[in-house]
Amino acid sequence: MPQSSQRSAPARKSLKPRNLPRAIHQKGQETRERILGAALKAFGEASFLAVTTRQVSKSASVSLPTLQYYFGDKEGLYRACAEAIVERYRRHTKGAGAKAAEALNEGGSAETARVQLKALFAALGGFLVGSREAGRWAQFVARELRDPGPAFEILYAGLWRPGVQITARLIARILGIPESDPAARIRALLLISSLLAFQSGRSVSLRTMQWTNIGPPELAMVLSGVEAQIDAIGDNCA
Amino acid sequence: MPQSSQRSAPARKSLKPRNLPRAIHQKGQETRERILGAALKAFGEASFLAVTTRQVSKSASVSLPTLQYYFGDKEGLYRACAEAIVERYRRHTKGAGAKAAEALNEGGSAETARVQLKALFAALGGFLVGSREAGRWAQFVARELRDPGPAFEILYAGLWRPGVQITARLIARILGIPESDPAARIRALLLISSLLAFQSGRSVSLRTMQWTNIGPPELAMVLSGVEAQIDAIGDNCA
DNA sequence: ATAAATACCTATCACTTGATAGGGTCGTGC
DNA sequence: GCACGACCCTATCAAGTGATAGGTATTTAT
Repeated sequence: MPQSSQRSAPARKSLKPRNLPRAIHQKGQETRERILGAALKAFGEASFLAVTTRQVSKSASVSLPTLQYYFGDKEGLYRACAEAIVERYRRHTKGAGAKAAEALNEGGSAETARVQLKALFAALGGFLVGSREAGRWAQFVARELRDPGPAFEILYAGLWRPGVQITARLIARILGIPESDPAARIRALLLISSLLAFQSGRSVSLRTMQWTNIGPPELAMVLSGVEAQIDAIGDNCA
Repeated sequence: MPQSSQRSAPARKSLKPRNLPRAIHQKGQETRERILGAALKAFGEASFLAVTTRQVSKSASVSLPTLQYYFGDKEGLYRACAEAIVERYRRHTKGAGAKAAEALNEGGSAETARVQLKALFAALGGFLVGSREAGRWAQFVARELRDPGPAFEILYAGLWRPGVQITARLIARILGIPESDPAARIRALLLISSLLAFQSGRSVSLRTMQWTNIGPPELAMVLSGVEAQIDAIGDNCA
């Protein structure tokens, strides 16, 4: 195993782009997506190193070399998963994100921003507990952002940065400080990580709360706490 | 590689306790501690799977079988690291934790609890950024609690549970609700995870804030945000 | 029809991993 | 001084890993 990921890359993987097959025929597309689905499931449940290509290939009911055929190598498959997650995440948060951005650009009040922020986090939370798949994607993202690997850039640029960005802008509006103020980004990070703790630190959270699952009712309790935190921003005593 | 960790254990490792050498002579103790130190460093920087026993042995300037001699196997070494972390963490937080517990048992007011809570988090934060080692330990713990492995139970029982416990009790006192109320635990989790995000999600945080390190000045900014959250608990408009 | 590209397989390679076998050295108690 | 156990080494093993070689079938274009 050339390890090549995790820890310092030895020689940057050589220059072998190797144009991958485009999955022209319908059967090829189906196979490709079956592999991607199996990989998303596997990489959602365990780390890059812990998942073996044989597992994925078996789970997708294809032979091992088929993975290399469609994705080049294990890292390529992993990156493809990250891109798929980014794409699906975008589809799900486009609505709330656009509304928030719109309100910001129209110069809404602090209270408007607060409402948008709550809506944004409710949408995010709903997405996270909405399906078993989404929960796995969150694990994938959290794992990769904690210990940067082959997909870090994709996930950071594709969903972490824009998520922090819009959150920080809303917070800055609430606080009445310029968007460039680091304090806004700090508050944004604190807020985001507290919500995400329940999904990305799932096992500890379940155990601490003595829950068996994080579903809508549990999410409601968490969101209640998060909203209290949002209300606290700007120290409003309305 | 029998993988034996990560994912469902195949047959529970057989019943081979194999009493380890007690490191009787001084030279043996020194070697054992040199290995433990190298392992703490390695496992702090990368995951259980990513770290190889050869790396550790080389870093400790001993041969590979010496690891097995002192710790049985890789998992044993890993667990020994977890126990060492728990022990050192206890030593460092004994003070603030005891004071908080004392205040609680003496039936202090909500404001007293709030002060204690702030002191507790300041102590925790100070410990985390106090040394490079502590930062690595935090990574170790965060990684293990996210993806439970061979040391989960040790870390959960040794530092996560007591940490949440005391935090939740203080919050319950502030809110004037019984300690058994789940809301207190939820708020505790939200609070803890937001502080920890800056250490366990170090790479994203650094990048988001455009910091190059998390030292005392950065910690001060973070703690300022956390204290604002603590002030918000109980919605006081003093 | 048939050449060519696509799709996918079996068998195997090259390498790394954690762990053991088995022996050598050195200090310590008797 | 000498036996015994603590200590730690070199050499090797068995298993599992990602990846490739090289072929066969299937589909499409002409």
